[in-house]
Amino acid sequence: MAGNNGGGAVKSDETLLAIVDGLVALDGATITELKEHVGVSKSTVHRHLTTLERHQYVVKEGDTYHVGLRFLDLGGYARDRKAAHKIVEPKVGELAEETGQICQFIVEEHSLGVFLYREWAGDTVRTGARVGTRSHLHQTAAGKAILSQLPPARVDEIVDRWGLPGETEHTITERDELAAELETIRDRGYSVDKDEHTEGLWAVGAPVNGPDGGVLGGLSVAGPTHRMKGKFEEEIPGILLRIANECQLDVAYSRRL
Amino acid sequence: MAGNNGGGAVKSDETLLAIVDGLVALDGATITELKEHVGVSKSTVHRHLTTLERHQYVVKEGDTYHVGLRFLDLGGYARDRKAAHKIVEPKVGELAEETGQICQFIVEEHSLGVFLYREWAGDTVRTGARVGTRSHLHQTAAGKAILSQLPPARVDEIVDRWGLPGETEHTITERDELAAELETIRDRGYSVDKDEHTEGLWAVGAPVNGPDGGVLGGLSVAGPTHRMKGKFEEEIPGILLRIANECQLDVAYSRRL
DNA sequence: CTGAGTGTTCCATCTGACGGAACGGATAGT
DNA sequence: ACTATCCGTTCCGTCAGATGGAACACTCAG
Repeated sequence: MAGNNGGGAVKSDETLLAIVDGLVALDGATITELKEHVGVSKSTVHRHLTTLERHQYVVKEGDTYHVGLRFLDLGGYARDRKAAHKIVEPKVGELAEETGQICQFIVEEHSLGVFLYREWAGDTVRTGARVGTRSHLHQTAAGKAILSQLPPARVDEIVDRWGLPGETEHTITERDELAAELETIRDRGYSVDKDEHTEGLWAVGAPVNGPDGGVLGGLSVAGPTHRMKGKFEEEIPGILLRIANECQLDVAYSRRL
Repeated sequence: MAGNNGGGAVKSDETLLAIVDGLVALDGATITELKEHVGVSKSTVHRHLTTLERHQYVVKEGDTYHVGLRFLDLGGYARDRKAAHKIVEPKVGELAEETGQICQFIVEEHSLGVFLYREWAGDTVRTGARVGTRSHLHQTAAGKAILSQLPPARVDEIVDRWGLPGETEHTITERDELAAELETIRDRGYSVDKDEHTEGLWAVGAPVNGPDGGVLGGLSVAGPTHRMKGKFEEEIPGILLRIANECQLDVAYSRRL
């Protein structure tokens, strides 16, 4: 029988991925630890890890296994796959320099937001989630900017898939509240996030639209509340919208070559 | 029988990885294309892709499948796993600013060099291989710097595994030539690469040693021949060695906390 | 309207993934 | 120094389940 784990999936693959998951969750692990985590026999874990190591997806340090840098290679490929992304990259740097805040570029994948680029102003402490991290679109400024450009049916799909989980007390958790917010964003041209993702962090976001109508991703400028006060209403949105627009023009131009 | 594809590996996993490989090699592919590339039946490819997509390792765009950004997430994790790497990151930026050239930080994994960070001086065109890319250690300045710090037995192992393939006419391809070069590097403190990896590109490299004796990785400064002339003998190596040393101190200091 | 491409689903076969037990190697406790 | 107890590793018989092929659905072009 075709193994009823999810309907037409390869069970060996699932244990493989569960092992990789385990390596991250346990921050490196031995075979015995993984055996517990995944719920299979020692020999099975060993066999999968051997396969992964042989293909350089996993590194063995003593008896501890770790996620290997092969993933970085593939991840870099995935990030740069779309030419548009590479065009936006330097713009994130410009944005950071001009605003003096933390700036990010996010795209949608599997109905989630994924950080592609992040840049800090010169002296800012470089902290926070790393590139590749996923977040719910409705919880961030850039994510809401992306949502505002999608057809309502698509937004519904996304909400159906992941719901509207709250992260802080200020996160939007109701469908109609979200719809109203997206309407506001479309009118105003940019999105705003006050403590909706992280308490004490405010952000402004703007969509980057592609030449063919679809939305490429979202740019955002974020900073601690006290640093954003004042600049929040005029200065930052102004710069942000200008750079977002430059991105669109650059992409449209490069497409024409 | 335990499937004799390589001795104690999971065959399903191997086809899974072959499919991922195919997605990169073909720069996105349909099921039929992958079937050819991997050499299995259509339904098998479909089943594996379904599994991968469900776990967000793969994205489906119409009928074409692509490598997903999940890899970027794991790759970022793998890169930042060692605290030392994060300490070196900003130093690469400093190095780029001070030298006005392209700067890289490379570590060794599976006996190959992997780019972890790369930074350009402000106005330089941002081009070249992306982060995560692998290269043979003997072909680059940073790679040779790493090799120079490894015990000879380890160097032999590495050469046994990958050989000494030539990339340009100037690449070192003989074992004893390499040994002599590494000796020179140890004496001088830094390594030099003139057209050994890419024709027209010169580079200087230095090892970054960890507090416990092992080598963490290699820093390098690279630029087109005409921009490196003159600065090559004194100025660049001076800055490079100073920054490499600062890295070691920072790592040693942070370890003590 | 039809034919040649797709992706997708289903099913019987027999491969090969699996767990358990036995082995080897290292480390700690006495 | 000896032994007990952890590891990882190897081996092997069994049956779950991965596989390929055929049938189905769908789209596009002629």
